Amino acid sequence: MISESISSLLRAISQPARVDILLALGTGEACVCHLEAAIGQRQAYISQQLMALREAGIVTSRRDGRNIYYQIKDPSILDLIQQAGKLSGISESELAISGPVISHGECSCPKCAAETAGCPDESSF
Amino acid sequence: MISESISSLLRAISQPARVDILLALGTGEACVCHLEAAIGQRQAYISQQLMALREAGIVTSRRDGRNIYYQIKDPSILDLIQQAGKLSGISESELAISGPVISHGECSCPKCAAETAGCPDESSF
DNA sequence: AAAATATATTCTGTTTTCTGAATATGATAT
DNA sequence: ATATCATATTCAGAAAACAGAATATATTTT
Repeated sequence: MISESISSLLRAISQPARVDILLALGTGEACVCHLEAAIGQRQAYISQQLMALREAGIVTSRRDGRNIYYQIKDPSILDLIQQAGKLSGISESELAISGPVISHGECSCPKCAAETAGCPDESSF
Repeated sequence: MISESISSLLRAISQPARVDILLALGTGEACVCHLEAAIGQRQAYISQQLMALREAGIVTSRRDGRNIYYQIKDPSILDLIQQAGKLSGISESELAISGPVISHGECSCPKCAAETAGCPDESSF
């Protein structure tokens, strides 16, 4: 059924935490610890939501060392969210996609940054 | 909260019956009895879903005689659905928006058509 | 005013989803 | 091999959403 598959995709992102995660991922990729800091939720909770997004085929993950990096599979889902934002009266500026600007293999979240002490853009936190 | 309002909009349409209703409405307007025939669900059920859509601010209604005509408030929600369709691998042709072509005040659903016996486009059913 | 029609609302049991705690796994460092 | 770190999974109770039945309301017709 057509409407069934559409609604199940929508249901997969019809939850604040998952929208937050997708916006935080943006067009980049991020490890769970980054998301933990970015959206201010417990690790287990984020992991759960990531699992839901993974099962819905919305994100993919790759492992690098002990970190697992998540990424949005089809970025047009960000447009979908943006459009949903417009429809619910949110200005485009408010709805900035704050994709993590991570230069492959390193996470810029507070936790990771503390370990990689002295990295160039440390001040951006 | 931004993600809260986005997700609640999405949640409002994250249900097969509601997607069906919105696609059936399309850019036109339709009475409940039309929807009843169009998506093949009981009246009370459709009414319930319409209530949800109304509460979410997605559709508006106007009364004309004993019929109540529903209409999508902002048609760009159809684009949203279309995009969700694409994302879940549904071709555009499959996802035709079959908006009811109703020429103001009369309903072309089987029920209504039976009463307005002899109407021009009766054969289209 | 009574009957009929179109639609809305309320209630209730059932299923789904959320939330949080506890624990498990897999990788690296020591 | 042990410890530690990052992340995943499982489980259980609470909350929310659904689905269906029954019933109410508003409008028109008679």
